[in-house]
Parts: sequence; structure tokens; C-alpha cells
Amino acid sequence: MGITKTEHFTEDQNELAILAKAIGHPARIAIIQHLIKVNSCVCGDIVNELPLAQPTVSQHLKELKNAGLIKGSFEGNAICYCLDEVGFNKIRGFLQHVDTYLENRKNQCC
Amino acid sequence: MGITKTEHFTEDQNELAILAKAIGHPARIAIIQHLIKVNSCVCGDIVNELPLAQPTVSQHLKELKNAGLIKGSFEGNAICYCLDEVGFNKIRGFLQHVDTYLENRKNQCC
DNA sequence: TATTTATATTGCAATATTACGATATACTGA
DNA sequence: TCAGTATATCGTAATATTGCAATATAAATA
Repeated sequence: MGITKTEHFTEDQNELAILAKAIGHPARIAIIQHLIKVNSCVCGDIVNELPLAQPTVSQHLKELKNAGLIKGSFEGNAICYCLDEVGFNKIRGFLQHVDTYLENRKNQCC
Repeated sequence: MGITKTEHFTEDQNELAILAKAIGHPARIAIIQHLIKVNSCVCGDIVNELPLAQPTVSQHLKELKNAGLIKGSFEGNAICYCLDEVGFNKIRGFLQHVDTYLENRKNQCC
């Protein structure tokens, strides 16, 4: 049905899913990587960095912002975007949990 | 268009996106968490753990498997699923990159 | 004020995802 | 062999996502 049964899962599970889904697009990976590469907030040139039209990029930025993975502030005419720790901290918690388990797991049969 | 312009992005970006997208659903988060919780491979009871019908769960397991996040092996009648390091290692690399950046970043203006 | 520049929003078409009933497959044990 | 159990696949409906042209908004500057 294309509709996720959100209400059947915990708040934690839904939040993690939203974060991972936001990362789950190559354009949004590219945006994150670019923000790291230039080591600063980026005002305006993200559109030029991506092989997508301006409205599409704007939409991807909006999704990253909604998920808490980037934040933006007005810088006169333009808008400055940079990574937001808030979202990444939540994902880090989950993945550290997984990684710790993988390092120590017993009873592996596969 | 609902179609991702995969060819315009790097192989690395596409692969990371596929992994993150696979994690990006609460049912699949729940599957991963359950595999960690029981600390062993799980033969059969995953369907009972989730509030979804058997074909739906089967589909989610398939997606996790395709992404390299779980692996399964036949155990007689049933199938054993457990976490697969391969996929998680790739995501870890990306997120460590992000986390290292966040800890050390300069020039923050937002 | 009018123009330019930067970004967001709207509307829509194409495609993808989610969910599940029905059914198929495949192994086990009687 | 046959029934029972476990899982996968098919088909399909509902909804979500992706992408972009057109357009709107808003600040900067001439």
C-alpha cells in the first residue's frame, strides 16, 4: 500500500527509520559529503555541485533539514547550510549499538 | 519522477544510499533490533515478532539481505537470519567520516 | 522602485515502496 | 506418499518518492 504502519512501531524505531531514509538517496549523500569536503557552511553553491535541477535540490535539502541532519541559516540573500549534530547523534547511537553487538556476538550460526 | 538518477552519482554514493534506505523503515529497524536482542540467529520467529503479515515480513527480510545487512542460511525446514557485517561496515565507514568531521569542524556559521 | 539573484513552493507525471491475500515451493515427519 | 510447517513469490491496490517546469517569495543592489 505504500503506507508504512507507523503506529505499530515504537517512536524510537520510527525516528531512526526517518533518519536513515533521509540519508538513503545518493543526492542527499552527495550533499552531506560536500558539506564535509568544503569544511564550512555552504551558501548557494550546492545546486551547482549536483546534477539535478534547482527545485529538486531544494526538496532534498528540505528533507535533510526535516530529519535533523542539516540546518540552515539566512545569510543575507542566500542560505547557509551545514551539518546538524542532532540527527547524526541519534543514528550514531543506533549504529554503535549494532557495531558493539557485531564485535562481541556469540551463537553465530550463519 | 520517482526514479533516482543513479547514473549521475558515484558508485560509493549509490551504495551508501541503498544501505541507508534499507535501514530506513521501522519494520526493518525492528528486525535488526530483534536480531541483536536475542543474540543469535533467528529461525522463524521473526514473523511473530512483527505486526505485519508474513509476506510483508518476507519482503523486508529480502531487502535487508539484498543490501547486505543480514544473511540467511537454511536450517532444515526453517531459515536462520543474522546480521551481516559486510553492510554495516560500509555504513560505519561513512558515519565515522561524518562524526570525525563534526567533532573537529571549524568555520561553523549556522 | 525595478532588476537581479537565491531559494522555496506548486503541480504534475513517472516510478518506487508498502502491504497483503492467494498461491507456490520446499523441507519434515507420520 | 501425504499432511503440516516455514518461507518465498505473484499480483495488485494504495500511497510515497523523485524530478522538473513554472512560478512565487524575498533579499540585495542599481
